[in-house]
This record gives sequence, C-alpha cells and structure tokens, in this order.
Amino acid sequence: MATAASNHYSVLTTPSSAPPPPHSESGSMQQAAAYRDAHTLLQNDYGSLPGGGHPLSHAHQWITALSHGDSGPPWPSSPLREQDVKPILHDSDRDELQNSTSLQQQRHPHLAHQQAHHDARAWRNTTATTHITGMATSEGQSLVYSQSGFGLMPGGEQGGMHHHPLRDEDHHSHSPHLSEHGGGPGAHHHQQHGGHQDQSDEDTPTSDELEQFAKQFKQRRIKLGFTQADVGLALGTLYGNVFSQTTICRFEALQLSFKNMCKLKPLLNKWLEEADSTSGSPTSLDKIAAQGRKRKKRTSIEVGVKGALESHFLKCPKPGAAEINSLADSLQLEKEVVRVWFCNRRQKEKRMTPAGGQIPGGEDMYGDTPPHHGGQTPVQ
DNA sequence: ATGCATGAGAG
DNA sequence: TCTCATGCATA
Repeated sequence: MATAASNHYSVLTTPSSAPPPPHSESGSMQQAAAYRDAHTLLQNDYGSLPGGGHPLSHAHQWITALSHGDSGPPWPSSPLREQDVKPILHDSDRDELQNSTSLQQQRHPHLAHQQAHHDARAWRNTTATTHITGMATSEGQSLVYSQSGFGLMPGGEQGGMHHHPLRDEDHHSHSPHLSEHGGGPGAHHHQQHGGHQDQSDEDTPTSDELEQFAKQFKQRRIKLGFTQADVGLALGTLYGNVFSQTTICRFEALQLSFKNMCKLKPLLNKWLEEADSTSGSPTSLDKIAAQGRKRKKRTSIEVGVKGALESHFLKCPKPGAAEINSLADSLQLEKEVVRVWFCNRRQKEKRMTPAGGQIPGGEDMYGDTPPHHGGQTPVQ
C-alpha cells in the first residue's frame, strides 16, 4: 500500500455497476459503513458514514455573540448576492482536469472577500433529527441524474453582477476574540422575514433558513443514496464547480461562513432538484478524473505540542513572526507549520464553537455568552 | 468529520 | 502576513 499512497488521489469512484437505488429498505447496515474497512478499498468512502451513526460530539455551531434581544435571527441579511462560485482549479486542475471540459467555466478573479463581519453568527444547535431513513449504501451510486442543468447558472448570477465592492474586513484591530460585533450594539441584525419565507435560491437566506435547508439537504441526499463526495462532484458536472466532500460536509454541518453558505445553497438546491427529478433514471455519469497533486503530507502535530500551541493561542491568537519563530523553535516545528496552525486555529474559532469550550455558563472567551434559545431540542 | 495545507486577494 | 474559501489526507 505504501506505493499506492504516493499517487492515486482518490476519486476512483467509477462503479458503473452502481447498485440500484437504496430506496428499498433502510436501516440495515448504516453505521456499518462507517467502520468497515472501506478505506482499504476506496478512500472516498467517508461520504457514506453520516447517518444515524455519527455522534456529532463536536456539535458545530458558531455561537459567538450576537445575542440580539430581538427575535430577529442571529445573522444579518447581508447583501450577499454574488454567488460567484470558484471552481477548484489550482494548478493541478488545469493539468489533470483539463479533459473534463465541463468544469471550470468561469473563474472570477474578483472573488473578493466581502466576507464582512457576518461569520460569527449564532447558529442554533439544532443538530437534532439526525435520523437517516435511507442509507447511502455505497459511494458507487453512479450519480443518476441527467445533466439537464448542465451549464446553467444558479440564480442568474452569471448575469453579471457577481461582484460587489462590499467588504468590511475583519478589522483585527481589537481583540481577535470579539470577532466583529464589538459588543453587541454594533451588531447588525435587522432583516426579518416577518410574514413570508422567501428564499428559494435568491434573496439572502436567513440563518434559520440555511439551517433548515442544510438539514433537509442532508436527509434527502442520504435518502437518495448519495454521498457527500458524490454531491460535490455532481455540482461540478452540473455547474462546473466541483466541490469536495469536505465542503459538502461542512455545509451540512453549517460550518461555513454565512456568505459561503449562501453561495452554496443555490447550487445544492438545484442539485437536489435534479437528483430528485431523475432519481429513477439510470443515467450514467462519468466522474471527473482524479486530481493528482503532490501535496505536502499532513504534519501530525503531537498532542503535547498541540497543547502548547493552544496555550499560546489563548495568550496570543495572533503571534508575530518572532513569536512564531520562537514557538517553532521551542516545539521544534517548522515555522510555516506553526503559522498555518494559528491561521487554522483562528478560522476554527470563527466558524464553530469549540466543542465543550465556551458555550454556556462557562467562561466564554468571547465575552459574550450566547443565549440558548430555548425551543429546540438539543443534539440528539 | 476534521486536521493541516494551499492559494487568492487585500493590506 | 492575514483572512477566507476550499480540499487532500487522515483519524
């Protein structure tokens, strides 16, 4: 296997002999899939493990602030309309993926990071309903949906307004912990769909909206027998924007930024429609060739070192070059590794709530304890 | 599901 | 250099 690890970058899913729709029965070997020695066979097996098996111990949700006393949703109705999707094409894409013409049709350099300050919203912990009726038998579900929507763009964003100068930046001037809402008042919570639930794919969806959609999406996806990886590839086939299992997973787990969620929602929504419409049609669909890429092997940071890093992070989330150098030296890690670690750490802090971290009652490092909206069932 | 990594864009 | 979006590789 040693040799294998050097190349073949997954995506070998090409089981033309895809099994029939798992509609039949359900709840048979659900979690089994999660532990079966799958990776020995396929690597993209992970997609089939969600279901009733995962404990979701980490319980995502970015709670961070924004305890608007109003009934308004935690998220601001940011004017994000541009759904410029960025196809995954880095350097290897054009090399290895050049054959799959359908892909990357558009690549706006102006992706921009108008992320603004709406990533630290309070997602409600509504992981409930993790039930899975159907089951993704295997990743081999040769995506059975016609490519009807091929080439069509979501929301008509391609129309030409996928690009607005909106950009607030994170302004890391103050304590990085406080993210954007500097204390509440600055909070931007207004949009409230009081009366009608728009959001079909246009209009900025609300946090609640996204949450529900994500949940529904996951359920349907599983019922249809698709894995997260399948969906990711399907999106590429349908719109030319390939996404990885990771992204789909994060979407379902609501671990993306608000803007990002909004951007992906329309795509996933369309996919759902397609998949649903053609759920019975045996349309073959070859997947994109694997993307060979010589990526640096993931550095495994040992627990002890991690602890040290975390300690430093608590003290100084944004260490300077000097600090990083010192740390790297102390921990005997590459400077780059340390730097990246901090970057990732910050991102993590921004997106989700550190499991078992500062949520309630405890000491929330953000100086803002999110009020647990009573009403929804806790994680099941 | 998540950790570490890459890369684009802005400062 | 940081943030932010995204993903390979891995637990």
